[in-house]
Amino acid sequence: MVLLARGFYFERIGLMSQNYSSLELNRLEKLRRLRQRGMEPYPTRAERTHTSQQAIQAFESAEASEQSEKVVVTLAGRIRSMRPMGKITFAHIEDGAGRIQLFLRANEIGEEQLEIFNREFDLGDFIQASGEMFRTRTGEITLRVASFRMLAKAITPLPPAKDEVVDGEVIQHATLSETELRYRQRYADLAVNPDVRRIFRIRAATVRALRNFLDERGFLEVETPVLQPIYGGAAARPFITYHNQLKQELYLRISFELYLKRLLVGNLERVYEIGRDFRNEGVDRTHNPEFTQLEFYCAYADYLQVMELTEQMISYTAQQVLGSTTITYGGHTIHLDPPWRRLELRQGILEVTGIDFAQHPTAESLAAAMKAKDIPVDPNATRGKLIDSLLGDYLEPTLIQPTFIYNYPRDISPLAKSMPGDPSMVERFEGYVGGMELCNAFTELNDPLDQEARFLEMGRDYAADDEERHPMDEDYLRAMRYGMPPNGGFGMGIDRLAMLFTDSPNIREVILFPHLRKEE
RNA sequence: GGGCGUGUAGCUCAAUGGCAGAGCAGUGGCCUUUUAAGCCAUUGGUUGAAGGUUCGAGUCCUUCCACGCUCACCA
Repeated sequence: MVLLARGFYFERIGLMSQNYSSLELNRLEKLRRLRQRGMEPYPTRAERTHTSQQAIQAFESAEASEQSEKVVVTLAGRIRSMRPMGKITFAHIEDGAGRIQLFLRANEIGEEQLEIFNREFDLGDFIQASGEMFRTRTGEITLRVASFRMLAKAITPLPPAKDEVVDGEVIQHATLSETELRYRQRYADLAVNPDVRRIFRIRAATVRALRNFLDERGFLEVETPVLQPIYGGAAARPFITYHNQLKQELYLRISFELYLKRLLVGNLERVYEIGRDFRNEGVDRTHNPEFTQLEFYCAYADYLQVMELTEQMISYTAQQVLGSTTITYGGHTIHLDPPWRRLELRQGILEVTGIDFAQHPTAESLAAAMKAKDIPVDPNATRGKLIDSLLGDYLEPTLIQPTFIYNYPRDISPLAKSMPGDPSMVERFEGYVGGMELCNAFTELNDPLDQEARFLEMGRDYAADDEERHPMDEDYLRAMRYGMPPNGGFGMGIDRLAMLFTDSPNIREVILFPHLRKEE
């Protein structure tokens, strides 16, 4: 039966090989009948005079004016429910603004038209309908359909086929919940899960608010290369690609830092970039191979001023996007208003582990102290890496309320300026919210001779095959030798901020098309 | 990469080693103010893939695939 039908369609419409389900074959048959009955299932143009919300508002104001003027509209949207009841049919369509009910009656549009609607139209189809607005017996503002047509027939049914709207809230009685399907077919996820659409509206508003904040303070938005001959600015393994004509290996950037700071050499005092970084590393709930980063650099600022700017920027953004500086994340109520708690890294680690790393000036000594407390130690780690692991394993999970951890060891911060009086430490902070690292900033190193020494240190301390080893960037040093103003720099993962603002436990929830293994 | 878990109809889920099922959607019918419409009837399956144990496997075993959680890794 199915084979016969399939063969019929290959012949009839020239379909390419495709395993249509029986539900899809049903709809293909409806599509054929529509054409036969003179209704094009994929017309070139659509008309619309009102969105669903505009139509409802227009009707409400007409009602209020007591002149009972007719409100005639043409709506367009996607069928989300159908209730045929003999000679009448109720349906809801959904557009970008919301949902609205349609009412079709045989003695107004004719029995044949009603039959076409009931028989050939399905949930998920995009349609257009015109008529006059009215209020049903139960009070719902509804379009009395005088004419309608198909705008785009849906062959594949949308996943959860049933839900209702109560007081404007969509209540789903069946939900597309399988994570893999939701990510692989994000279009279907978006089409049926309003909460998912909301996440990406919040994400877009977040980026807009960050831009506003920086633009208002005289920052210039710039774009720097994604394809770079030398990667740098972070400790991460890069993606490698190749330019055929130049016969040259190129790296997808792992940060914007070195290019943005070159711009400070060029007298651009305040710059920022919002764009994509790529890191060829593990994927987990807070890491995606490509992610969106905000970096800014501000001449004549130090890390303490950047700290103040950061807490202002995040609370401003929350206020703009969510209308509040109090958010809920993972069951925690988090207050983003400034000032944020400030905790020196040394003090923080001392509090959670009892280890004062200032008492252990060498990796060997610190490793011994950690072993004494049964903390696992990577034998090849530098002192800085050991401190960083204590931070990540013991301190980070405790930092639910916004906290700036500041003053970091020099050897894991090759681009940050040393602290006056303590050459083993640098002026650097990281912002933590919800137990998650959100941002990273420092007083930028602008001494070309010190910078060169740092690159050389990285070369010594990291094994030659360590892909996090920071490569020497001669052009960056050349730029710095022209003179780079003292400046404070800042980097933040936009995806993580979007996670906080949408209470999403997984970074994939805030990325439209997250990376998954290829199918099959 | 390791550990744990999941994978059954379009969707959400059942099924002690013993006939693969339900709700929704779909299809046919009744129904002129419904809204998870209702009522009657009905279609739909390579149980993620391959192999094995067994009289008999959705269920037990092995391998593989995908996803989730977690650990490792990861500024």
